[in-house]
Amino acid sequence: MKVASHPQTTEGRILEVAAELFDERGYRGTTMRELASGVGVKAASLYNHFPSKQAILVRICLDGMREFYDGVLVRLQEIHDLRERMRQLIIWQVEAETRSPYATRISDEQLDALNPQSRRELIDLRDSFERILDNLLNEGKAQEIWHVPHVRVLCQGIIGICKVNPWYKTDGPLTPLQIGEMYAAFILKALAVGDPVLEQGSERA
Amino acid sequence: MKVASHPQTTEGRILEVAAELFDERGYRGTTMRELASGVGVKAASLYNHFPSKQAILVRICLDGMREFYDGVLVRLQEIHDLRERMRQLIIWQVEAETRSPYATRISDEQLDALNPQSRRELIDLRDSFERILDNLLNEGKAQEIWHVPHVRVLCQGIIGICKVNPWYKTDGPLTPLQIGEMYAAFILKALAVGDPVLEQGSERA
DNA sequence: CATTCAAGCTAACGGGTGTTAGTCTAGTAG
DNA sequence: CTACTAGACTAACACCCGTTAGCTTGAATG
Repeated sequence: MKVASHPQTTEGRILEVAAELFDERGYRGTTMRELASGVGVKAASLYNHFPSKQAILVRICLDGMREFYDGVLVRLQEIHDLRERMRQLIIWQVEAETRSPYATRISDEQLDALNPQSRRELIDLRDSFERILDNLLNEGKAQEIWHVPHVRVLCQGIIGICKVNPWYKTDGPLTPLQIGEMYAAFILKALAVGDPVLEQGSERA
Repeated sequence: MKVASHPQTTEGRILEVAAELFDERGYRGTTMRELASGVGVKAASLYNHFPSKQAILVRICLDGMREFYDGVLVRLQEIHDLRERMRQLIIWQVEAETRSPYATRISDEQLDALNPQSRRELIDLRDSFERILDNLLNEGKAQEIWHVPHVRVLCQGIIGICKVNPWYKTDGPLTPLQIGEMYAAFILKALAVGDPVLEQGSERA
């Protein structure tokens, strides 16, 4: 649940607690007094560290999203096999969801609580990530190793699978890595150009 | 976006507008004055139709969820082929998402805004639906027509794909039915017990 | 025509919200 | 030892929220 891993400073604790509360009760459902109480401080003291409630949201969302996106780039560099790239992409998404859900799952509710500039930056980052996935699907389609009826819709479907935060529990039977591997295998099998007999499809080229 | 399709009465319009606003801005992010304005009425007049803001949320969530769940039962009765049952289940989910997103997608934020009784009923309905999907997966596993490494996690993944509301646009290139069919084909292919060579899996029985 | 009542309205209340002003204190630099 | 400052605190402000009380109106009923 941590975001920037500065749990020793007060600023770090604020970000940590805020990320958790925003995730549980929503941005508007969390009051500065609750947040302060969670940090072990009075509400007014929060303003020694952040100029506004919205600024806290911005920090959490943007830091989380940047960390997520940079991590993708690092993770994918030097991997050239398309299947392995897809596998890593999926695992990374699931792991990010269980670490800092604010990264990949920006609800509309949070989006319109942001100022226009931050919102734009956030959307751009998200789009950049989706473009990576789109490109991957397009390449696999071009090389005819994957069956991709509609890139955009499939991209959204894959992202949808990876949003495990609403139901994931830390004490569950599977680790995030195991879940990610399972989904990766599932998706890769669905994508694979296989026995045409199996494709009793409802798509027409 | 409509919920109970009584758009002629004021009560119906309130439900209609509220469902849309709650979906866009969240329950707490929507004020009674905004809602009233959307209906074309003053805030106090809403209380001629509902005793409280929460009562409106309850109506929308429970009605939507009951309609969704009853629809599943109707849709699946008399279909006995497992693959076709799964297909219908997925299509129905996608269509429900584009019709009244409050049915299948109850966020935690909305859940803890409900009174305990309604929350319980809502969770029970959701669990009942998930049990249908679980059972379906279990049957397919038992009959050895599907490869199901972990029922619960796979169930959540399938549900995740179907949550199309955050990105679905009415003027998009595909209809909800087309999207549902695509996802159904995708999932059925991933589930199918196929060529073992393709299953370069990371699961160990 | 008189009565009733559903359903709109205005005005306001009590409480909670994000935020600010100003104060106090403990640790640090010179 | 003194001066300074970061960072906590108390008190309060201005505003917005859900909700209520009480009034008005216009259509339906007898």
